[in-house]
Amino acid sequence: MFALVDCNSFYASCERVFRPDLRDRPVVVLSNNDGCVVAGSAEAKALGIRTGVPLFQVRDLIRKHDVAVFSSNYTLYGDLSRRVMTTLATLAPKVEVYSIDEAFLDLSMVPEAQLQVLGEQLRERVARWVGVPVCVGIAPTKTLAKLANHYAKRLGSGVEVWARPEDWQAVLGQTPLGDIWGVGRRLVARLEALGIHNGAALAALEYDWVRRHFSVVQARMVRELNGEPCLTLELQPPPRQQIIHSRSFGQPVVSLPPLRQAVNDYTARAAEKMRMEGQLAGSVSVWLRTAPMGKPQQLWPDSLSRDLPQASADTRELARLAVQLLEQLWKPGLRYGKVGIMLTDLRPAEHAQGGLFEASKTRQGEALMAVMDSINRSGKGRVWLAGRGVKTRQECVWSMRREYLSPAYTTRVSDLPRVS
DNA sequence: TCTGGGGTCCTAGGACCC
DNA sequence: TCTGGGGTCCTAGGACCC
Repeated sequence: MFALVDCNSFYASCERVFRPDLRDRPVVVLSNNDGCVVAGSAEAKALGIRTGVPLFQVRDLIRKHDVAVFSSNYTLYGDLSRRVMTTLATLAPKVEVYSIDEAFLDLSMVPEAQLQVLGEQLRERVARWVGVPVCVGIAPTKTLAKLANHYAKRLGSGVEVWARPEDWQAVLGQTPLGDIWGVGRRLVARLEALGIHNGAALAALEYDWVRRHFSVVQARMVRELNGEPCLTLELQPPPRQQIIHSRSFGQPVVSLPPLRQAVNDYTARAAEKMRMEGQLAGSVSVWLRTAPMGKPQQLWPDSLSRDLPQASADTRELARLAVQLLEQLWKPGLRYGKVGIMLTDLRPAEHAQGGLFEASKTRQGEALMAVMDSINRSGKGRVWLAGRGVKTRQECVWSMRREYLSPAYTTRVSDLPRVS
């Protein structure tokens, strides 16, 4: 048996943890750059504010109903997510962290009669220890556990246990295709065209037929809907294959120097993340997008990539290459809205192939990066490459809009909430 | 006028190998 | 006149997830 634990309106719930005055007020959280709504509390959804809608389209609703608005505060959400996951592990030690707000748990050792009680314990403990509401779906496959969770949320029961086929069979008949994990927009259209309109019809399909007409992924899903597990708990996430860092700018950027700084900054962030995971990159890509969206002023190319002579995790080498690519992409007079960098062809550092003449240089670079990382993690200050410029993020012309940012309640001493 | 930022997996087809 | 069988690697495109 698997449990899928999913936090309710996670980002909005995080904003409420240290703001009990918001308990009954609608809350929405915006994307980076305050562009669109990425999360809304139940009250906000009831007002018709959908996830993904641009902010300017719901301004009136927000004003009229006194909706509390927040910029994304990933520092806060990431920290609360970690707390949720460690809390879950106190009741079910095998946890697969599936996303920032979801985890699969292995409940194979739990007797059927105790599943319901355990589900309720999970909810209560996370609510008490972290302050975030969660729902729990329990079933013999991950796909069914996902769906059970969906119903736990929708019915308001909080916990749904599907231990036997009769528990889910009736429900599948009422389930729209798009509610099933792994069925997106395109698949809904293709299935509908074939006369398949709900979860029960999907589950009734023959494995081989699905395998032939769709792919092995959908064929497995059909088996999972019948209670036959094809997916297992992944306790150790496989090493990442690529690291992307990209941001929209708060305002369009025309000149090259600020773009160089942004590319330096993004590359440094991505490289730091890569080093934390013990990997090297073999290749770097950069792309540029003009602003505003949907009005392409730039034709081709808008992205470039190049292999490194030797795989590296040295910010200096990666940033130098990324800036070269940027300079090839940039055209005078265009207004740019976004730049992104991607590190690909990642491989474990211990498998690194040494260059014939580069050994000592590489070792020096590694030592330098290690020192930089340890200073930056010490909490006492930061060091960076001069190419990034000396302004703080907020002062840069390329920085993103974050008009409604909440404090870093749990990760910055000066932002600790006061209790009176 | 104003619209995010990450990721993964699968398949088909082409090129090439023995 | 007759013309095999078994592979790998790469890329583009399509699909999905949060």
